[in-house]
Amino acid sequence: MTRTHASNLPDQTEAVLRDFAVQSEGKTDYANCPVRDVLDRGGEKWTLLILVALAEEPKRFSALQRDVGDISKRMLTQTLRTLERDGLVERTVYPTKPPSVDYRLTALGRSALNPLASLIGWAAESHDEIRAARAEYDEREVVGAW
Amino acid sequence: MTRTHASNLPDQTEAVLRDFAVQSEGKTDYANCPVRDVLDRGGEKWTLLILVALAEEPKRFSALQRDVGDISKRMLTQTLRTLERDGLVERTVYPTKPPSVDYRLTALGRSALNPLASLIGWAAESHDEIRAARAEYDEREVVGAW
DNA sequence: AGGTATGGTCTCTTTCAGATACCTACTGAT
DNA sequence: ATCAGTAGGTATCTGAAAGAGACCATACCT
Repeated sequence: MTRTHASNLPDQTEAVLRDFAVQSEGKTDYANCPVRDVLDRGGEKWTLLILVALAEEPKRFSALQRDVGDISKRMLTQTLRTLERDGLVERTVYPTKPPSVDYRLTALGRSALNPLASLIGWAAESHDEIRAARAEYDEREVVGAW
Repeated sequence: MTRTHASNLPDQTEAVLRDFAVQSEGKTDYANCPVRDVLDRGGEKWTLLILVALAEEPKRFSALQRDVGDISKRMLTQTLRTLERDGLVERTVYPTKPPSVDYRLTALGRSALNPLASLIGWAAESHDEIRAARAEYDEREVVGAW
């Protein structure tokens, strides 16, 4: 496997990408691709926001819904179930009346915060540049249509 | 803003999460949330795979389709357009007959590889643990249903 | 009696991803 | 000369999934 053409990348990044490429090589066996298996869930959109919301402290269902903002109960329940099933989040029911439930990150869930923060950091840094690129692209396309 | 309860996190991770939390605080104005603006695209699933495929070298449309595996032309076109619009990928048409087109990462696109590699690395490391958690969860649920 | 809060589930509608067929223009093999 | 194949897509259709909103049982407060 050759070095990427983007040779200003850190060696560690290179290595991860290389491994991933090798593993994907010519396979149709995507069921065993860890990356796809882990990240392919439709819930991705809310997953990130929920994990970040829980990073600060354990939260109850309704607190989560407030913090995430515009998520519906249905999607919140569904995403939390997936996260619980994947072992990233722990659900605890307290036998009060009415019962209260809280959600907290497991050790595995906490370990996900590092890569997620890395992604969030990149998005925040790049946001202006991306918006500029979009504006330019749209300009070109609109002009091109005339 | 208090420290997260997961205090074994690197300071940098803490800082990014804290900023994100502060920024999201009580807002309904999600149009200006960089993270959501950048990551909310449905294309996320294919986006990652395409960026990784292009990390190695610029590729033509059909080469990309082969490398990514089971993506349809429609989704490939669509995802590439989004990436082009966002300034992560550059599309070049060569006036051959028939015309050939290649796609390559821009500097901005290359800068995304670091956080993506971090995410891929985490997914690869955690895959076994996640699968184990799923198996256990499913076991419990099936038993619980009886 | 009416309103609040808890943590959801159920149903309905709209949106979107994915599969398939098709297109123009060219090249090479039969 | 013609049939197949390549290249880079677009147009159309359908099944799955996301989102909106009503509903539920229970208990507290007024």
